Amino acid sequence: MIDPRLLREDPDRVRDGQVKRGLSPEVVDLAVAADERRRSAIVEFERLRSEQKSLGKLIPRAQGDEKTELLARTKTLSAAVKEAETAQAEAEREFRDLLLSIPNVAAPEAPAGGEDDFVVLEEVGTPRDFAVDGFEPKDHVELGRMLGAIDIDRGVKVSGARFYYLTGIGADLELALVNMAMDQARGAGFTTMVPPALVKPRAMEGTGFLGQAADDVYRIEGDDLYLVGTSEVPLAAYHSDEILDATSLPLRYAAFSPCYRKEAGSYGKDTRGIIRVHWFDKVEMFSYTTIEDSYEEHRRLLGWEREFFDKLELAYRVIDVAAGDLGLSAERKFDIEAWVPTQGRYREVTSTSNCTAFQARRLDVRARFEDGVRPVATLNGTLVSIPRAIVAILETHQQADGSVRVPKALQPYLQGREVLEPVAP
RNA sequence: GGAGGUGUCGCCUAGUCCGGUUUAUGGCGCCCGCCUGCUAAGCGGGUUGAGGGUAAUCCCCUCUCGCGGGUUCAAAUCCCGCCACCUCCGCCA
Repeated sequence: MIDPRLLREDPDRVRDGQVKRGLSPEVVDLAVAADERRRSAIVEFERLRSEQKSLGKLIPRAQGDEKTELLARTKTLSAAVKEAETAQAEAEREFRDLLLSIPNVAAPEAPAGGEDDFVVLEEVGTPRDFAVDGFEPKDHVELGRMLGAIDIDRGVKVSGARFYYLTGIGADLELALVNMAMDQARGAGFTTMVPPALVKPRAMEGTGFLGQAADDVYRIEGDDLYLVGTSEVPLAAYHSDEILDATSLPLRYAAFSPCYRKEAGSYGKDTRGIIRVHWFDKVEMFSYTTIEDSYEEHRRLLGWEREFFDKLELAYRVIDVAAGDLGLSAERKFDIEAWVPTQGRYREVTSTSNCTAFQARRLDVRARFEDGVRPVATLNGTLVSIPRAIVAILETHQQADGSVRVPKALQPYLQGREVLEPVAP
């Protein structure tokens, strides 16, 4: 939720934010009008309520006719108060609904436009040239089959399209990546976490996943619970309804959790392989900090993501995501895209967002500062999303015989193995 | 899943039976000041959060006793529903 004061005092900034995202600024005017209606409803209710209270105080002491008269007056007043209260609640609700529908105001630095309007900030490493090596690269599906690492057929048999099993070295690879990520996070001062993957509507709503994104969310029938699409959700809600000590900031958490996504509307996209799946595991970083520090913290999160992919010896680029592709909560977002050889292009492997106070305001996460209590900033960033990391590793480090070289940093986490050998032709 | 109990301002606690005199009591902790070789003790004051009025950090008002409804002129207090925790029973990886 955006700051209601910003809406009142500088609606043009909010309008600009909408336009930059390619959205209509009309909702801003509706919200401003609703705010005015809401405030006059509050004034009216409080005036009546105040009168009711002061008259009510006279009643216990009053006697006879005076008392009868007072009771008659307060009785009419009572009805008026109830009516004004209902009107106020309705006005509050209308205002809140409008306010909730407005996405975070995009950062001035974020590129304007939609999905394709991102700006490449940097390219790191060189995509491997298989012509030099003299062989045609196999894709991760084929490599996964040869290594006995990925069993897509049985995933489909048991769970349906976009499911898979990680088997043998594939499962080992996941655990290795998770441990490597957790070690790095712990070393950087993060508190490690294993959060619940089922959450109540409040957590989902508060992180902005029940708006336009709701189509992509699994809901548990009959239990009013949702399967999270990222542990950002339980991590953001972790401190909901709390007032944190400002001196404890930044609070940093690194969570390992499964992620579930319907991938609605992605029919025909990435149907082969494990690039786009309904379930995967992920290690996610999450920070609570001040608004002022959030911009630096965002860079730090990106730095830790880069460190991780550097250690995997992968070629990647960093993009500044355009406003229209930020999602509801973020004011700015950087993605890391790793080179996928058989696709001949960069594919998203991590994403880090600065949500400023947008989620904190919805979830009531505040901190006590010297000059008062204010919402904090929340930020999230992927350290490693397992399937896509595996795709990049297998395809990039493959050798002509289908074996895969293990990046040096990962070897200690794979029982010292330097090469993964095929088990099938 | 079943039965019983509990939920008050950071923590503890009074108030709930019998609705109004409660701007929710007191203690601890914390903050400011006074006093004192220092510390401790003592003394005085302050100490939930949200929203609104206003130029305003002064001030005034409204809401907030787990959450949501209801009864009533008036609800921490009475009624209904829900949630959380505790105890016991059942089931279970």
